This record gives sequence, structure tokens and C-alpha cells, in this order.
Amino acid sequence: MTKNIFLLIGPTASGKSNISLQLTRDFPFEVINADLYSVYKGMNIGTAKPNLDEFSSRHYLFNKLDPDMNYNVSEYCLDAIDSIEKVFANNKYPLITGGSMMYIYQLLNGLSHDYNILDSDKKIISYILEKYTYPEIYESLINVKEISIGKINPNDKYRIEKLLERLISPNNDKKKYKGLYLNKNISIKIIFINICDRELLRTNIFKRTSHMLKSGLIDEVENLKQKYNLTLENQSMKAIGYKQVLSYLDNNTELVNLVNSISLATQQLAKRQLTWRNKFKVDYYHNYPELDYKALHDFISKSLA
RNA sequence: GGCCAGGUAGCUCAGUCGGUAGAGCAGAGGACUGAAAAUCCUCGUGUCGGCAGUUCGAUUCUGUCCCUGGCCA
Repeated sequence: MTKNIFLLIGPTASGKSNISLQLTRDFPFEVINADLYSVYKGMNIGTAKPNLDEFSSRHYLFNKLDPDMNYNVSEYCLDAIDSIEKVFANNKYPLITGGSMMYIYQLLNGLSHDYNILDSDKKIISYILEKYTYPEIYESLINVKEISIGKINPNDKYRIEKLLERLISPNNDKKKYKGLYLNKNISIKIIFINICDRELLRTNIFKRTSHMLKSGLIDEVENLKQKYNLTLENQSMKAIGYKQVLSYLDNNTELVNLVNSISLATQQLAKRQLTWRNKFKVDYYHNYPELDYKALHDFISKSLA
């Protein structure tokens, strides 16, 4: 028997959660979260986390970590595989839902290396980063055969730092996780929520942001900050909504500016998430704002037949 | 009403010693292997407030009018 896995992916604020709630009522699905920040406990308003009680089935990888913990793609892939196996063991189909596109992409396509960064390595890296400019480091890495510089731009500080980590870390050549696509027994169907009206999405993001603030986002952040002693340095606090509220609490700027800065960052995120559609083998486009549920329902019924 | 400062890209502003102009932000498109809600790449024609004058040529100088802000009455 072929094992079916469905992915419901798309930009933030496009309605993924509602659709997935509806789908768990109509199909034998169990939802596996693919939103990085919904993995964290207590981050509810700002991540627009669905009300988990409403799922008519079990759900996975929500509220798994405390907000002072770290997470990464590698851990996510292992957790997601584990969850997928549990869903199949339960005779249901996994519905992987979320917008952390790189996590989803690597879950499908695999990770090529296994490496761990030691604290002593981090010190070396930060020393290098202080001493040289990014283009200088880039130049020095071009001919290093252990790593591939690929399409990385000399100004891309994030990726250059990652290259250094990979180079300096031990065990950096073992195959680690090969990706769902290499498993011949499973059939993957990708449903992508495509945005046909960006302007409307923008309006709705602004409304949603205002609503989040009315619903107590500031209190949510303040409570988490106190409970876990969080700062902008914590991985969880890099989330849109959370980082802006943290600096709002520090600087006491106007509330209007807070709404605007969160909305803007969210809109820009949505655009980047949309661009990922170029890299996925999409089986079905669910068009926003129409979101024709009947057509989606038919597509899934056919896929399961 | 008088004086001063401004009116240049959707926004904030540079600039042109006279040869029709460029940054940041916004916006559009794109890339994406471990902190990715991150990071980075590409894309700039706009009556340079209106009209007139000087000039081969004015967004730039001059005059005048309009608008905005400030100060003084």
C-alpha cells in the first residue's frame, strides 16, 4: 500500500490553519506542524496558532519547546519523520501544515551533512567574523574543497557564517537525512496556497496584526519574557511580532509604529514564502482569496482513491 | 499682512558652480542545506510646485503667483 502524505503550505495569513481544521473533519488526517514558531509553548497570539482543541484528530509538533530553547532544521526533520511514523501507525494520513518553507523543503529533499558546533568553535568563528569582512572571508573560502560556496553572495553574512560553521565543525561529511522524496513507498501531494491578490493579503495582514495586539500580544510577550528571561538573542524571539514587541517594551515607542512594523515585516515574509513555490513540486494550487474548498476536497478525494 | 525656511520618485530627503537627476525606505521580481519569520541579489522617467524672463539650453539664475511649516505683527 502506498503511504500518502499531504502538505498544506503557503504564506502567512493565507488561511492554512482554518483549512487544515476543516480537512481533519473531512478526512482521516492528523496534522503535523511545519511552522517553526508554533513549536514553542506559550507563543500563541503572535504565531496565530490554531486552537488545538478544534482539531478532530491528533496533532504533532505544536507546543513542544520552551521559548528559551533552540531548534533547527535537522531536529525538525527528525521530529517530523517520527511524527509521520506515528500517524501511519495510527492508520491515518499526515497533513503537514505550515509556512517554514526551508524546513519543509529540507524535510522533502534531505540534509547532506551531519555537523555539530562546539562552543569553542563558535568562539573561533566570532573571532574570524570580527577580524575580517564578509567578502574577505568569502574570498578565502572559494577554493576550500570541503565546502561548496555555491550561489552564496560575498555579502551574505548569514550563509558565510554557516559555511564557517560547517568547515570548522567535526563530522561534517556524513550523510545524515535523505529526505522524504527518496522513500519510494510514500506518495507526496503538495497543496500550495497561492496568493492571487497581494493587496488584499496586505490589508488582511494589517487587520490581523491589529487584532493580535487587541487580543493581548503585548501581555503574551511580556509574560514569556519574565517567565523565561528572554531577550532579542533567544531564537524564539526572532519571530515577527515578538521581536517588535520586545523592542517596543524597551523603547516605549508609539503603538501605531508597532502595528506598522509588525505588519510590514509580515507582508515581506509572505512575499518570501510565496517565492518558495518555485522550488516545490506543487500538485495543487489553492488560490487565495477564493479558497474554493470543494475543489480542494475533490482533489484530495481523488488522490486518496 | 511682514520676514524666514521649504516645495525633487508612493514616503523621507540628497543633488545639479546652468547641459532634463539619485540615495534610504516602501514596492516588484528572484535566490535559498542546520538561528530561515533569517540572510542576500536584481529593478528608479519623476510635468525637479505653476507661469514668465535671461540663455543655444533652466529643475538649477531672476521675477511673479500658488501651497506648506516657523517666527513677528
